[in-house]
Amino acid sequence: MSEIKEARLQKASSLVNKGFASYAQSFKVSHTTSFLIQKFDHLENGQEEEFSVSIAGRVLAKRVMGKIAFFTISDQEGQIQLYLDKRIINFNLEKQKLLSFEDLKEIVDIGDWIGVYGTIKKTNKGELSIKVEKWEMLSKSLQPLPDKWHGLTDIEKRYRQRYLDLIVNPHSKNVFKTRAKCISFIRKWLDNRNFLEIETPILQSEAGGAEARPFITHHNTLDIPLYLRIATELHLKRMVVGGFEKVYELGRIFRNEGISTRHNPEFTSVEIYEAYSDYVDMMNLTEELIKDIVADACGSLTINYQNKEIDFSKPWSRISMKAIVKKYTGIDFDSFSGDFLAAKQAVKNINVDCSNKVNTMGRLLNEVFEQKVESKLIEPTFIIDYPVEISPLARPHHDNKEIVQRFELFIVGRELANAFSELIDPVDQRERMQLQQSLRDEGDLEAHCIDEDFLNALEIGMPPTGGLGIGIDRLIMLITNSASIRDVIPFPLLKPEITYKKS
RNA sequence: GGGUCGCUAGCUCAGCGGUAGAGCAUCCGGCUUUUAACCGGACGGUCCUGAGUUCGAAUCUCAGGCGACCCA
Repeated sequence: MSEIKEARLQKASSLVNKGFASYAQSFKVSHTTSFLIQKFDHLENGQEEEFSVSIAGRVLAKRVMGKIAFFTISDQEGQIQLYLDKRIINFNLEKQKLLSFEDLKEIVDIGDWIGVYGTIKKTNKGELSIKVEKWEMLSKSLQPLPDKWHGLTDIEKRYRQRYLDLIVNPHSKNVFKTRAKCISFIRKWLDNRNFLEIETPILQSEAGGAEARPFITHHNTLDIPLYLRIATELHLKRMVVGGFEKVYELGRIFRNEGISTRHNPEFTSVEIYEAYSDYVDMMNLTEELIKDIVADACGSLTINYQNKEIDFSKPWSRISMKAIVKKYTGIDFDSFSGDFLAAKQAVKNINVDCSNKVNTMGRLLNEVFEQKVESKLIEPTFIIDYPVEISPLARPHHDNKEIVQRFELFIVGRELANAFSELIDPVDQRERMQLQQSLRDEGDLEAHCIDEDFLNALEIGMPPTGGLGIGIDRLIMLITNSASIRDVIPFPLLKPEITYKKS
């Protein structure tokens, strides 16, 4: 491998010795490969077209056969073949200072970036090609690319050296194109409905708005600890207090928790707040938004995810947590009439493990839901009416203070969205935060803490508001049929490599 | 945190107690319509690390590292 690098450095310097650059300044590209394929794919085999183009890209394959050669190059949009004929390329060598056909064979390696000038030709075998008249080296690659046929299958290497993955695995490239399009689609969708995107702080002196442990960092001149945000909720609500009626933020959230195929410590969410609406309005918005995203990205409302058919088109079912738990486990939480021990015994009988934290009826219900129901919710399903004790920022129902106006959306057994009618009563909110703070004082590191400034904002006055959060990465997983969240995050968090191999 | 599997050439993999292998890539030679081009030759290794068993370990045992998947 160091011999390969040595050989390639030699080739680079031989270019320089001949008076050419091995790392070009720039190159004027006239067309993309996809444009040419679209425009000229109809040509007959052997047919040529006097259409001048300059194309640049990375060399992916070399097929040299004496006085003629075929290279495949790729640009961002796709690939195209180069038809390289010695007689054509060497024709003007005397008059102009140009790189020869022999240079092309000897100096260009797979992985190099080159630029070519030529015309259009469909070969006898029917491959649309650029009939090259002259060429330039744009950037000399010093390292070999992975096997062109098998690609790069080492999952760790694909994540650590994403650039290699993108070069040799076209599917991976498509995932990130789709991701970018979806994110842009969401912003446009919201902007068209007069939502304003607000950038709230990532560095916070108290991280609030969700049940999660934050990352901690330090500000040098203030000499204080700071936390990376775990949600955008509390600041977006402050904006609503300030008079912005429709706001959102699409951005990165950081939670100091484990890593799995569904969790990355930094992930992307969009939180949306709309004044004068409630959780039912947000449910409608969620359904409409996600249907539009799926239709735009997949061209259909029925998609295949990991060999499961998912139909987004039917109206999504809406069912309360109690009802769905009863449906899947037979346990009717209304039948216990407040007898927690009886409920706990019933739950134990169906093998639900409960930690000490599960010490109220609502938490018990949620535990059963998470362990026995969640994974079975394949088709899009809104679970509504959450227990108040696990929803400290949500408005209670008028007729039942134990239950809040909240929903979570589940698809293929995963939570995809979370929303509620926001709690705007400052007195109630203070009590809930005090309760959370006491849990925190007892050692629950994920419990919320009291945010006095947020409470102050509520006392100033917040209109009734519906709030929603959608996990973008999980949504992209669905849309791109990706099994792991790391397949949709360009650079997922990995353990640092202990032995850094210098090559 | 627990379990299962994996780690061998730049890439993809075989070898599973007896000289370290193949295909692709690389280098040399041949070739004017190939497309995983082809043909001939050459180069390429801390077999993840460490300890042990053995006359002999990539292979067996133990410990560790890293990763993947499943479970909590």
